[in-house]
Amino acid sequence: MPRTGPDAPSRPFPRELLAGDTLAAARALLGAHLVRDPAPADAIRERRAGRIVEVEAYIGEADRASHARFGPTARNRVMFGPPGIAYVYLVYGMHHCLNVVSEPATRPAALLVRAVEPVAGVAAMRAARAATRRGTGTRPPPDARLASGPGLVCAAFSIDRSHTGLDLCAATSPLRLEAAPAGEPGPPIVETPRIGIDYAGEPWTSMPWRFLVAGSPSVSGRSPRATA
DNA sequence: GCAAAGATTTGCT
DNA sequence: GCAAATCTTTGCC
Repeated sequence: MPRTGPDAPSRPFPRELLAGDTLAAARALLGAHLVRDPAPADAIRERRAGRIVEVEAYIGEADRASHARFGPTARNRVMFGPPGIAYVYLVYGMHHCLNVVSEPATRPAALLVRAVEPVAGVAAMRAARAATRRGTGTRPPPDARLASGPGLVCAAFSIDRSHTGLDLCAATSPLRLEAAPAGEPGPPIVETPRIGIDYAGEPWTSMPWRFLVAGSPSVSGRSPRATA
């Protein structure tokens, strides 16, 4: 069995890296892979995988930007549970967003997966994007832009609220996280304030809790600026 | 029971 | 640069 390449053995993402400090977990998640096995209902039956290049941290009930600010509710209850679990919600009535629950069950926290760089299953991603109501727009995006935003990640990977509660650290889950390929160095990381949370007010709007892989062509944004 | 807002994306001006 | 699309969740009466 080769140690690198498409047939390299994959390792589930270690749950212990999500069980502690969420900011450390955010940095650890960059470079890891999001993987979805093919399903019978897929238009194109192939495995989809992408390298996580952008995440945001939402930490504790005091964080006025976090869904946990309401306390436990029917929607956010998994945030108050164990780490490694998927929390998917619908935003603006049309886009789904994928979160990975972090920290022990005693503290509500999660990491929003904001962008991934496609690694495998690009055709299936395109088909999934095209199947959404708004499709892929008037022009097909380049491969690197197929999942370059939180709503786009879920569209490209066919993720919706039914995935909430799924264990992303289990090797048997159809949707899961896998550790970065063996030998791959940790990516250069840029930290910025979070996006789209002006409603939260200070100090939350200024907390540098958005983490990006520097220079990735797949980070969110209309015209991502190269961080040379 | 109803009103308001939202962890976004796209297209048009 | 701005507004529309679209519907669930939360907050208040």
